[in-house]
Amino acid sequence: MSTIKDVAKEAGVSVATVSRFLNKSGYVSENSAKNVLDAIKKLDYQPNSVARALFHKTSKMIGLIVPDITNPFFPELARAVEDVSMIYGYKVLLGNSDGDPEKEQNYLDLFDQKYVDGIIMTSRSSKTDLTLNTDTPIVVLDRANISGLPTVTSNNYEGARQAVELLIEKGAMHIAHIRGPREITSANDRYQGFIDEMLKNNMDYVIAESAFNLKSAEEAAHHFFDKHKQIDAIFCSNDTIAVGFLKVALKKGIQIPADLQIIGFDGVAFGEMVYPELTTVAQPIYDMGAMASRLLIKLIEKEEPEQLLYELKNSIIERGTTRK
Amino acid sequence: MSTIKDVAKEAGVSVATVSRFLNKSGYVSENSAKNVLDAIKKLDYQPNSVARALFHKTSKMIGLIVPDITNPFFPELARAVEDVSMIYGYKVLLGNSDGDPEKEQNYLDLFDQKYVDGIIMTSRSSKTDLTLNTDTPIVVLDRANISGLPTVTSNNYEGARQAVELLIEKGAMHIAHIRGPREITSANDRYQGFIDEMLKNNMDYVIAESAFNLKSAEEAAHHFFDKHKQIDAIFCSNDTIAVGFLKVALKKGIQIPADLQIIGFDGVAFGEMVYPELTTVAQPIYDMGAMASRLLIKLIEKEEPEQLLYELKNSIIERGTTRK
DNA sequence: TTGTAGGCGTTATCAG
DNA sequence: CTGATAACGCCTACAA
Repeated sequence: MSTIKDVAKEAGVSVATVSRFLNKSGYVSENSAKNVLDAIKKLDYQPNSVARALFHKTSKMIGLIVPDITNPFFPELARAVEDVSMIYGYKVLLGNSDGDPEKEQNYLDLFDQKYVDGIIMTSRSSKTDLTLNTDTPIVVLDRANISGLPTVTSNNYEGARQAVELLIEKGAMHIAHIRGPREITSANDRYQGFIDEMLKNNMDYVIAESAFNLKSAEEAAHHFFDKHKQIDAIFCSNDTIAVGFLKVALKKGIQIPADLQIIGFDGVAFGEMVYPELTTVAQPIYDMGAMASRLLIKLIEKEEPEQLLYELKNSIIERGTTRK
Repeated sequence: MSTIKDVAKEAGVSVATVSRFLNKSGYVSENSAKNVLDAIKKLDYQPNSVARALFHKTSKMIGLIVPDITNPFFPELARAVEDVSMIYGYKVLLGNSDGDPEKEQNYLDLFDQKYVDGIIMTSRSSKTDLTLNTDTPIVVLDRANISGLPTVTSNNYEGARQAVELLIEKGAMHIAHIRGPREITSANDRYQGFIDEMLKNNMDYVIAESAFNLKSAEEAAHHFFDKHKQIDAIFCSNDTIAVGFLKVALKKGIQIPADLQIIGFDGVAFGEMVYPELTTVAQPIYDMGAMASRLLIKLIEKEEPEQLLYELKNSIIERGTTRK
């Protein structure tokens, strides 16, 4: 790896000239410019971004904290973050927190030491016992605007409401909701949206609960179907739960969507892999990631963003688990 | 953010002493140690890892290049890489290449500028027109040992063979293979394993082809089922293809596994989400990622690794798309 | 238009 | 046991 000194020597100028050339700052004669350029090419010089970072206290990196990249919601988010970050010249440092505040703090500290220019953190829990370095901008994804931090979410409440509307429109008479964990903000919002819309329609409902993973969902489903025979539609707090219920229903020979309609939430890819394909309230996952990045980059570059809270709209995707 | 100087001043010693204390290099008196420690706590000092990186030409970061984190195979890999890297004190920089050599090169350069200590690249294509910085160790994942680089893969050939064995054992008479793209090494190995085992058993076979995505698989499946009525078992080059075929078969009312058995390859999570659950040749994805990290870290730390090529074993997971 | 020099935060060397 | 100091590679006054 050659350094700016090598280039300077090769080009017969000083490092200052090379630096000016590189950064288009200050004057450099046509002749010098040519020499420098030649030298750069000849030596295959690439400026060392660590040295740059040290000087500028800025690294052109953004830190991304997700609970678990293995959870199907997050890869798409991460991809979006990386795509738009890249466009603006930022690299992304990834961290999995497992939703553990300690690990989150850990990454926050790590990121600071690395001079990351900004942080996107997508924590689904609502705990906020973190000490934040106030001069590194942070945007929060997929969680309510609790801490006053810039936030990007989707309207979970409204999405849930619409799910119920759809089910009713499709003729559902006895609707159940399988809610997600109580620590998860979005699960609570969806729950509330469900309740309110059911109440508005004067309908009785059944509530069950499941964690956001398949095993838990299947267990819940077995219990559920043993107990509730009359239910003809289920709104699940996310797609994983929905798929778990779908599987168990299928196994029990329940006709989907004739006897039982199911609608999930999230719009992750595997919704299309099951049969019948899962109807769902799709979050604009990629857009949320992209939006978060753009917002963060504005913050980093001290532009005034229009808003500090973006609540994107969800859209219902009707597929095979609800009636035509 | 306070620096080592602040700490030194606060503790009434020189930066050298602080540094020695921090790195446990050289002597520092009990008394000084105490003062330094107090100062560190008081100022909440954290050593700046950028400055460290500049000095050491080493960043405690490893770069990870995947084709697309959105592809269900890679999150688990990435997670493994991050988990074990973290244990050894390495952070991970993520890049999506889309299998594009240009983007791969791009990240390689980027990573070098950042002084990453090592790189894990998982490219499924077999192209090798990359210029590599020879003093940054690289380990290659999920691709044949083409370029003489340290590599971690699974035995695709053997896995494919076993898939065929299983199908035959389960009574399959007319077996088809849906092969993956020709540029993808592992797809070719699986294809070859299939062919050889079929030949060994003197069985005729049918070959079709599909890209590794659901849309392509479903199209291929429609064509396939229209043409081939007598096929009673299909070995698909990966799980995505398998799920595509499963969906279309279900839609056509084909009984699975009674009339048609299906086996996939990879062992990704959504294999358990479909119903019937997908039988598959499971790669030890997490282990592969973990192994790659450990190998890389050995390389980084100049330990002599036992081997430069790790070929992990696949294992068949019998689920619902093959007979009992 | 160009070069010199000091500094970003850390570490290692070398006297003391 | 401790403290100056040079160096890592780059950038920006400032002087020329």
